[in-house]
Amino acid sequence: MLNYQAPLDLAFQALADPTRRIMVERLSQGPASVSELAQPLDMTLSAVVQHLAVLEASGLVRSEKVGRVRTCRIEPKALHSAERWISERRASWERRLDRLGAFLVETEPTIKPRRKK
Amino acid sequence: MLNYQAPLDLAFQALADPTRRIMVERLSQGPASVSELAQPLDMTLSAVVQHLAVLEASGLVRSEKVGRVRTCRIEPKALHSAERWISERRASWERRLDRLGAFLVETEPTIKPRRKK
DNA sequence: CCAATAGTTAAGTGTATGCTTAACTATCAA
DNA sequence: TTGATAGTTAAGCATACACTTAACTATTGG
Repeated sequence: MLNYQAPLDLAFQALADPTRRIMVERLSQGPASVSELAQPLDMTLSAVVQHLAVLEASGLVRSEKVGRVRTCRIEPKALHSAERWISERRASWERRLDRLGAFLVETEPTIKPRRKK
Repeated sequence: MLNYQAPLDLAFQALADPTRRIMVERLSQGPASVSELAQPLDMTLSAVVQHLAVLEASGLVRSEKVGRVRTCRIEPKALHSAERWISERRASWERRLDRLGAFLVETEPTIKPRRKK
């Protein structure tokens, strides 16, 4: 596999970890400091900072430090492109099923059809 | 972290790999055999089978073998629950921004407002 | 029957991930 | 100025991941 990580790789990878989903969940309700993010999590601050780094690298989260506190917030764009990827797959799958359905209706217009002719 | 993998972990983890996304993309256009899935991929069949196992474990794909060919198809439910998780986060984030917007409008009804009173 | 096809399984390898501890830096408040 | 707060960074460790090769098992067309 290549070393270059496409945006979607990073976004889905980031969302694959339950700790990071909790962080995103928290941030979807509004900005938070690193310690606030860490508070419900049963791990060291250090680990949380590392998760945050993954979230930032994925583009899902942005943060800025003022004084000694770093304030984090979600970056909706990355979340949106992950969502879009999925919904596009769903769309193409649904289109296919529609065509299939249409074909079946056309071929066999009634349930238990009498043999034609 | 626990050893138990929540469904969302597995789904996002599965989607995090570009090879597996290609496979899902292919399957969203319709069922395919393992070799058909492997055809555009630059790796051994063995590796593809292993990716398929990940996709099946995540619930994103289902397959059945008849004769010597295994036919794979996507399982929309898992894809849908991943999509839903994201859209729910987005919803809560948008609600918050709406409230914030309303608050700002209420507090400061005009741009560059004249000082009240 | 037998060779080609389609897939499976096990073992090994290098790299990435999710943590921990520990030592460190900056900011704020008394 | 000093101690508490908030976060950062490096090193180490165990486990998980994405492959490969190689040996193997069915199925099927001729």
